[in-house]
Amino acid sequence: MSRVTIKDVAREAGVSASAVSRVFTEGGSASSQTREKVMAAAEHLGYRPSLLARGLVRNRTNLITLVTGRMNDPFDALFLDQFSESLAERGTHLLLASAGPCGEAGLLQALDYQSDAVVVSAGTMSLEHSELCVRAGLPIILAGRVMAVPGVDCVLADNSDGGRQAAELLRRVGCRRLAYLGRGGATFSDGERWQGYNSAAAAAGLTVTNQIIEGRDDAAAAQGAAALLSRDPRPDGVFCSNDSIAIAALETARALGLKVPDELSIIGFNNIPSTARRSFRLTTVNYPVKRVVQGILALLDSRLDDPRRTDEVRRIPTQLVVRGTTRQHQPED
Amino acid sequence: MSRVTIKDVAREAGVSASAVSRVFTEGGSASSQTREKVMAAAEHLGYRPSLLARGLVRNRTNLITLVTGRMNDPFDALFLDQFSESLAERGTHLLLASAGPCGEAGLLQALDYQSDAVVVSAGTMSLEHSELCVRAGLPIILAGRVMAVPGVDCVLADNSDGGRQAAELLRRVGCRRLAYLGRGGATFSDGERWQGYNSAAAAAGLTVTNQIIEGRDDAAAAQGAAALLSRDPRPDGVFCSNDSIAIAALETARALGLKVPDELSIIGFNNIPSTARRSFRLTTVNYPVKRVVQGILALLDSRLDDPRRTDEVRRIPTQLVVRGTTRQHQPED
DNA sequence: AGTCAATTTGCAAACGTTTGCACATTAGGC
DNA sequence: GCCTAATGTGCAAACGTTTGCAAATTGACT
Repeated sequence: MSRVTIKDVAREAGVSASAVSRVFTEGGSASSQTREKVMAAAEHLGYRPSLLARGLVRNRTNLITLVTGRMNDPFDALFLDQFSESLAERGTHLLLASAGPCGEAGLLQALDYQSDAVVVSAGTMSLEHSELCVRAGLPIILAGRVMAVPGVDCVLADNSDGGRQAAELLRRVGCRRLAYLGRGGATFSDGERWQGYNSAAAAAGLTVTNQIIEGRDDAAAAQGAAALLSRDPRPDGVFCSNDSIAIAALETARALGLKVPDELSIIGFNNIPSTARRSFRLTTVNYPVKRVVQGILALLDSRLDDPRRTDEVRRIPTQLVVRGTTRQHQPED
Repeated sequence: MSRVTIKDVAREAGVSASAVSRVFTEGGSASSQTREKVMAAAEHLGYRPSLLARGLVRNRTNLITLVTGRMNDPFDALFLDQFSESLAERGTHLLLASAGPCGEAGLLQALDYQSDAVVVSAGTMSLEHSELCVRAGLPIILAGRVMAVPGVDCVLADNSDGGRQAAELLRRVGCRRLAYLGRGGATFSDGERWQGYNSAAAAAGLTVTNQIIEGRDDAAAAQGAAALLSRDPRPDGVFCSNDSIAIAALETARALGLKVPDELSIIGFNNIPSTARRSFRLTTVNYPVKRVVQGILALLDSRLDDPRRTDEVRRIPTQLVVRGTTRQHQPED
């Protein structure tokens, strides 16, 4: 009933607790004899070292806290999947802190359980307690956002260049009346994508109509799309700040009887699975989830190595994924 | 740099460590004077009790392990969302163990970190180490599946009745050549839904064509749908064992030029968000995620209360969500 | 003021590990 | 067989809490 402890194993194997401990730790020295006896006893008793106790004395829990919001967007699931998989490969365990209404409870939770690090991917969360964390030596890594807070590293997709790539593609396929559909500055990523798109369009001598969506649900997106598409003159190419919005735009366009991509080209962002569906075949900008996650873990390791190294921001390049919602390439004249 | 401990606070406040501890625990008795001094000192120093240490001595970590697979299906995200939200309300924290390729590492992880309980929602996972867990007094709850293992509780949707509801609806709207499209017995849920559907159809005197999908990805589903829809005679009503499959079927039907719902009615299962999309408007069977999660937590509490109570299986009823992929109600003759 | 009960306090022993230190054992080289 | 070095081992002190127990303080009633 009660937990089988290291002492039980020690007794059963006829050695000291330290010996058992050393058998169960990476570099521990133990004669093959002891090792064998201990292993047998442990097996027999069903012993597993308590990671709580170990964490307490080693001051390393092998735990990483991910604070993330509700998974409104399929993209969040994508990220979580990749993150948990990469952690598993690394042998680290994942404490999930939904940012939820409880605000920044996530950082504190990480602190309370003595996580080795905390990764914040919730876009909206303020970093109120970050100093508390850095003072406690808890590395913080921001995913998908940069914030100039001392002691925190950031890794994110190169949103702005992604926007540029989108504008560039639209121009290349002959669109002349560009538009942006998204939440504008309401979200960090949206903001960067927006800005990159706009400035690339400007550099190419194209103007862009900006339609800002209020609200984060599908209905709001559809409404924004409807407003955008009923403008006069109607845009012939629209870049949406994420795939969910782009799909809503595509559906709206179809409902209005517009031919996509002939009369309207649409580009999304993130490359979530459903963009590949035959109903959509959405052209989009790929968010390099895997590389972002790997970047996070790399930064994390280097931070654990040298806690007082200088903060770093790492941007991962994006790639166009051309599917059916943009016109075929038009030869430049 | 190093963690601020209970002793630091005690020193600063001029009391003993026990006093501080008692201030920070629920029913602890402390004079308002002490309480105040301690609080001030704690605030000033930025003290937070170490949940590791606390867990060690209390033998209660306030941690629950969820072992789940990769989130292939949007439904998984739905479940995780609800689960983490309910846990947060309850003040419990969530350790996420992806079942992944590492097999049943999840249960062991739960054991290692001394979780208060483990919830298994990964459909495929075997429960090899369950005895180890029940011996250690770790409650196991199965979500979405029932398995007759001593010491484990189960809560799941009433899949079989859901299948029955689907068959019933199809019959009511006048379908006569029913079909089932799904993974058959490959998955616990699929199996139950299939069986419920089939036996209801049989009871109504309708035959059903069963098309089993090999593989879990979209392409496999589409392929299965294509095979099903090219049969002669072609079914006029199909029940798919989940929404992802149903959407694939819908897309396939459209690609074949079939009118949905006039020539073919389609019903899914789970009621994932994208079924509500205007591109699909899929009729489906609602999976009562929230009630399932609440059931899990209830069972959990009762198990913590009385560890040796008899095992329980709880089934939550499903509801039809009628949208656009089933014909309008035909008056019965 | 004195008695008794109720509340608050501190001490010290747990909880299950790891790890520095010193001692004991072993092995190798002559 | 002796000396040295390498290796394996056990003791005990940590890690940061909680909690039973007994002592000390408080407060209410005679």
